[in-house]
Amino acid sequence: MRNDISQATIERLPLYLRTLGFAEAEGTEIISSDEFGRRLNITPEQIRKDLASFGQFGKKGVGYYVTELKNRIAKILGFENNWNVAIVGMGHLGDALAHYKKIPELNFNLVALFDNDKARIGKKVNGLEVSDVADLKKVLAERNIQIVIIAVPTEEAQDTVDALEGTTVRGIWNFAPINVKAPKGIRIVHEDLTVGLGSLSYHISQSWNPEN
Amino acid sequence: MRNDISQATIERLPLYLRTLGFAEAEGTEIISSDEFGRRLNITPEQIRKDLASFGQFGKKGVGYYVTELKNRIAKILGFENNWNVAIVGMGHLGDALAHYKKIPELNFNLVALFDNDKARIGKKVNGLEVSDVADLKKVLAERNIQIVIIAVPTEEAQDTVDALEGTTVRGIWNFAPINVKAPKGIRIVHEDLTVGLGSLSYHISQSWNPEN
DNA sequence: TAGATTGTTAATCGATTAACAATC
DNA sequence: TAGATTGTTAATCGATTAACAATC
Repeated sequence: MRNDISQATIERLPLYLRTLGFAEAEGTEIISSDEFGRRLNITPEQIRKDLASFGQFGKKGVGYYVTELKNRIAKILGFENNWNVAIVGMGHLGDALAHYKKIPELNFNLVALFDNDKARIGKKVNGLEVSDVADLKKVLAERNIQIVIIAVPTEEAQDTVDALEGTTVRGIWNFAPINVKAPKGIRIVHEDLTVGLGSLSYHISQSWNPEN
Repeated sequence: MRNDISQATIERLPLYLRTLGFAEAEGTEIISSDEFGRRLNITPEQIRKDLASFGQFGKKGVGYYVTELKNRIAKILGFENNWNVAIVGMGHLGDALAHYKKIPELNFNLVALFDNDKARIGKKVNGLEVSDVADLKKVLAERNIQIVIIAVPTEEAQDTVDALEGTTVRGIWNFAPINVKAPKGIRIVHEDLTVGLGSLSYHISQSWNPEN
């Protein structure tokens, strides 16, 4: 695979995948970049350009075959790897993520949950038993876990991440609102909800002011 | 306020705010763009440029006063408006959001919860009673709600959003993985978790492949 | 004053949009 | 074939980075 793909392009792929899923469910077999763009509020040129950076997926004069394109995007995003996933921190957010349907739908295997609270350890959440975070390294190795979701309190986030050094883990999805530094060789994505909330607040504040 | 602020800049403001909060908690009174950048992995030029688009907040040869800058950014983001917020859909995600500490910390008032499930209506979540979504319009008006968080299943998301037309609501924070269209005059922010998860999967897949 | 650091203008870089030839 | 739509190159736009004068 080429390596000159922009982050902006990568972040649109999940949206494309989702739209193709809806189209497929409706029985649509072929979709043009025009129709595609209409559904997503993205220009057709943008979509064609994004897709073209991975190869030639469409048929000129026809459009894109929905199921085929869907499968190819899923593959590009690495969803065919069937990553094994763990959640650390089984508070309200960890609990919600343990029930998040998109995780299995996108072929991730949720195989471990961790907490440091005796009251939670041993309990089952969505059919999966909560492990003691003291056994983190052991369980990560046993279950060959590549992705860890951080759902611990802010103060514990950096220590939790540090503990992943030298394990099977290759990626971290961080929900703690702090810019934790990942160990070498581990990729981190910060899922900062305050960004969306702040952006929303900013824009609705603006629409109240003078000019608008 | 000027109106030529890029979305990229706006989305960095919550990160700046967070960093200033940590700095303040440590007792740091003044911070330079250099130190600021180091903490966030953002170039100091970027930070100065972002801030400069809202006015002159720093002192040449000195830096930025932490508390003052923090207050000004909070104001720019509209957090001084003390928005009244409701959550629609009290499943696992709605429950997690009802406990999300950043909401009160950023001066949002969570004042209503809604569900359509009789088993949940009337129960208290984090001290707040769950209302029947059938009373949506009534409660929105009574409690003067400006922001609604959508945490309902995908199939119900568009109908829920449509029901907000002509109410006090000015902004929607949508967690349903679908590109719902907002009624006229209502701002919408899509919080799509599959984007972060897809990006993470993509990057760790890449680091396994040929060249890397 | 000398040193440090901002605010701002200019240069560069990258992403989006437009245009169109290729081709189904 | 004629019409439609992709894939790709060129043009434009916008955001980031670099440089430096202003000034604390």
